[in-house]
Amino acid sequence: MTRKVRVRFAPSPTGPLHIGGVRTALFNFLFARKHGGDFLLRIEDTDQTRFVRNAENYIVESLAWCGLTVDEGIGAKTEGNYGPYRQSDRKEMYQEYAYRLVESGNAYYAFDTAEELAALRAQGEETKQPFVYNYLSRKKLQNSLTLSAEEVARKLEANEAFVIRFKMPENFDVELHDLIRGEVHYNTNELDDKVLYKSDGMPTYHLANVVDDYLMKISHVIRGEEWLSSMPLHVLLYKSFAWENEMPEFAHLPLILKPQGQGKLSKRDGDKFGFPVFPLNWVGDNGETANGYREWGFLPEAFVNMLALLGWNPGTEQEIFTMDELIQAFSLERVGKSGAKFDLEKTKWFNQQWLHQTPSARLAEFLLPLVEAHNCTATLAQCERICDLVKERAVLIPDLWTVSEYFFKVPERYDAKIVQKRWSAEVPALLERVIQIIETAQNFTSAALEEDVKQFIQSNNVNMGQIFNCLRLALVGSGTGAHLFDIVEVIGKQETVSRIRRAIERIPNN
RNA sequence: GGCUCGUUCGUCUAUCGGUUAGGACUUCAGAUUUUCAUUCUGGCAAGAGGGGUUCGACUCCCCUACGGGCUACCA
Repeated sequence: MTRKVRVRFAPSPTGPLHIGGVRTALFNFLFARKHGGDFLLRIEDTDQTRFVRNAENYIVESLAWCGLTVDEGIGAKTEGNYGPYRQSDRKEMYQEYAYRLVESGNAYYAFDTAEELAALRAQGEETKQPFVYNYLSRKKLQNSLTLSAEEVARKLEANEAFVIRFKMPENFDVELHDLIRGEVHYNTNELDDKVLYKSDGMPTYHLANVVDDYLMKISHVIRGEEWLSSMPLHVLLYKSFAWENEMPEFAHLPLILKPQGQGKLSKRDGDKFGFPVFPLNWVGDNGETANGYREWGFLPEAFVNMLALLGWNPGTEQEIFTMDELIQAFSLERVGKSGAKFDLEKTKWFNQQWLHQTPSARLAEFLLPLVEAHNCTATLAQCERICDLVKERAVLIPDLWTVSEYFFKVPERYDAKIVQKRWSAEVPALLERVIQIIETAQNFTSAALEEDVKQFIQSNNVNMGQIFNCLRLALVGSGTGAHLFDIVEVIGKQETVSRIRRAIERIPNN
C-alpha cells in the first residue's frame, strides 16, 4: 500500500523550541520533501497549565528562519482541509472519540482524585512497591469497572470530576515496528491505564495525537525517542478505534544529549552551557531571556546543516549540504540509533564553511547594519567588496565587522609588538617614499600598486617584510587583515596617505 | 526500582563477517602567505568487558557494565 506522505511536526507551546525540536521538524520536513509529501504544523496545546503565550509565534518564526516551509496547518500559506490545527480548537472532537472508546469497552471512567492517587504513589514510594494504575490496581479503585452502572450514572449526573482511562489489555505482547529501531516489544502488563481524557475536558497527548494523526491522514510519525515507550499505547489506540489500516508508520529519532553531564537536552537548559539551545532569541512573559543561534550570528543554512548531521549521515564524506542536497540525500534508514552530544565547535565550523561559500552580496546585508551600528558609513557595494576580502576570516556573522573594522575607521592604536619588531628609525623615511609612489600611481589598483611598491623595494634593496608590515601597521593598526594592497585600493589614495602620515606622527621611533 | 532503547577516536560518525577500522571537529607539527586568516600536507586518537557462533567478528547471539528514555489528569 502506498499512500501520500503526510508528516507533521507537533510541538506543544510551552516555551521556545530547542534544537532537538528543530531537528525533529527538520527530519520531518526533509522526509516530506524527499517523497513529495506534505509537512504539517500542528500545535498541541492540551495542557492549559503549561501554555506559554508567545511560544506558538516563536515556533512558526523558528521554522521560517530555518527554511522549513509549512505546507499545511499553523503558519502555512493556506491552512488546509484538515483543520483546525490547534488542539485547543479541536476540544469537542476528542470528547466524542473518548466516549467511543468507553462504549466499545476499551476505556473507562475513573473518579479517583488527583490527591488520592498522589497519596497512593507516596505510599508506594515507602513500601518500594510503586503504584501503577493498571490491570491489577484498577480493580480496587473508583471507576466504572468497579462501581455499579447506577453509581457511575449518578456520579456523572452529579457532575463529579472524572477522567477517561485506557483499559490496557492484560498480558498481551505488542509487537511494534519502528523505521529506525526495527522491532520493539512490550508486554501490556508493564503498561498502565493512561488517562486519555482529563477532568478539565481536554484530551491528553495520547488521545489527541492519535485522533489527529488519523483525521489528518498522517502517514509517518517521526518524533523523538522520548515517545518510544508510549508507542504501544498509541498502536493499541489505533486498534481500539479499528484504524489499523490507516495507522501511520513510526520513526523514533535519537535524542540530543547535554554536552556535559547527563540527560537529554532540555529547553530549561537555556544558556547554562555557554551556547544557545534555541534557534532564536527568546523573551518569555516573565521577562526571562535566552540566546538564539540567529542572534549569535549563525547562518540558517549552517544551523540546519549542523542539525541534519546530528543523528543522520549521508554515508558519503560530504559534510556541507544545502537544503536541496539534504532533501536529495535524506533517508530514515541512515538515521542513527544512539543519542548525540551537541558540539559547539563543530557548529561553528559549519558556520565558517557557510560564510566562505555564501555570496558576498548576501553577507553585505549583514555587514552594513553592523557598520552603521558602529557609527560608520558605507554603501552596500562597498560592504560587498569588503566581505569578499575578509569573509574567510569570520566564523560568526558579527566577526564580519571585527575583521573588517579597519576599512571603516582609522586605527586608534598600533600593536606594540609589531611596532617593537618592525618600526625602526629608517621606517618613516621609507614610508614617505611609499606615499610618493601611492600618490603618483598611474593605476590605482591592488595589483599595480603592489607591483610599484615591490619595484621600489627591489631597486633600493630594502627589507620587504619591514616595509609591508609597517605599512600594514599604519593602515590597520595591527599585524592582521586582508591583503595589504587590497586594503589600499579599497580605502583609497587619500585615506591611505593620511593613515601613513598619522602613523609616522604617532609612532615614536625605536 | 520496573520496562525499554542504545554503546566505534575527547566529540559527530563510516563500516551492513574478511579493511593497515575511514572521514570530520578539536589538537599538535609542517608547507604556502608581507601579517592574520584561509588553503594544503602530516601526526596523536576508537570497536565497554566477558562468553559464545564462525575458517574468520566492530559487525550475529547471550551475560555483565555503562549511558539514554519512559514510569503525571506534561508533552
